[in-house]
Amino acid sequence: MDIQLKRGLLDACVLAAIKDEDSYGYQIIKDMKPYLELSESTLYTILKRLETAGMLTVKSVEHEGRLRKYYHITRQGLGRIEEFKEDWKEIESIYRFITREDARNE
Amino acid sequence: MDIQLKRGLLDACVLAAIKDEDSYGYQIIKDMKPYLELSESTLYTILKRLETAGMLTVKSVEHEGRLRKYYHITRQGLGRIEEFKEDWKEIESIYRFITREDARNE
DNA sequence: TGGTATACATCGTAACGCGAAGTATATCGC
DNA sequence: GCGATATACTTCGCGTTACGATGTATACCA
Repeated sequence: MDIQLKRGLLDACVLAAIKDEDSYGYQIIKDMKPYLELSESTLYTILKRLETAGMLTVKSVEHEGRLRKYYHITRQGLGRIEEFKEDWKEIESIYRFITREDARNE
Repeated sequence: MDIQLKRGLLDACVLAAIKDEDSYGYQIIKDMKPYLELSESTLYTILKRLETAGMLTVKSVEHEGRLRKYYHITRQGLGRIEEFKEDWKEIESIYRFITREDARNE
């Protein structure tokens, strides 16, 4: 898929991946894979950005000797998803503009 | 609208604006305005990029003493729009992932 | 004469995705 | 026992891109 197109979906998609249940990096990538593939470097950059923006909180948990960072969505993060839904209406209108048939033949 | 979301639509949208009839910068901005607003600097950057990529061709025409650059879509440009349509299927699937109801309550 | 519309161009900046490389542990096949 | 693979997170640098600011130039209207 076109990278530019992907960009606009990434933040909302990551937030959606943790919205029902706290999750961690590796798991998020696996959950998103059927819909949208992203590299680790991309995900961790996004998670850091969303944390800074107050969209999620982080909690480190010991798991089999290793550190695991669990991400929890905040009210702001849920709001971000709602914003995406609002934007979606505009996107659909743009989609119709792009895919419309030749206006001269209508 | 979210800038990142806009990014993925811009190229296809500009191509769609000239696909039925050759057009020029100022006119393209006006045609797109109801759907997607963009600044002149952004549009001319995009047009230059699409030209380099072979998606459109340019023809300078004298108009009331001033130079006007008409843009004409190529077969490649039309192909780019078709690609967008293909990507759209994936985007819809991602949209459903983002807006799905809590899986634990289903 | 000043404001607005038309029309295109260039520069610098900041945001962002991502490949590459690194660190570290656990598990599994040979 | 040892290499491969999976898990898990981090950092760096690069290239692409949208856009504000600014500039140039003409036409028209009040």
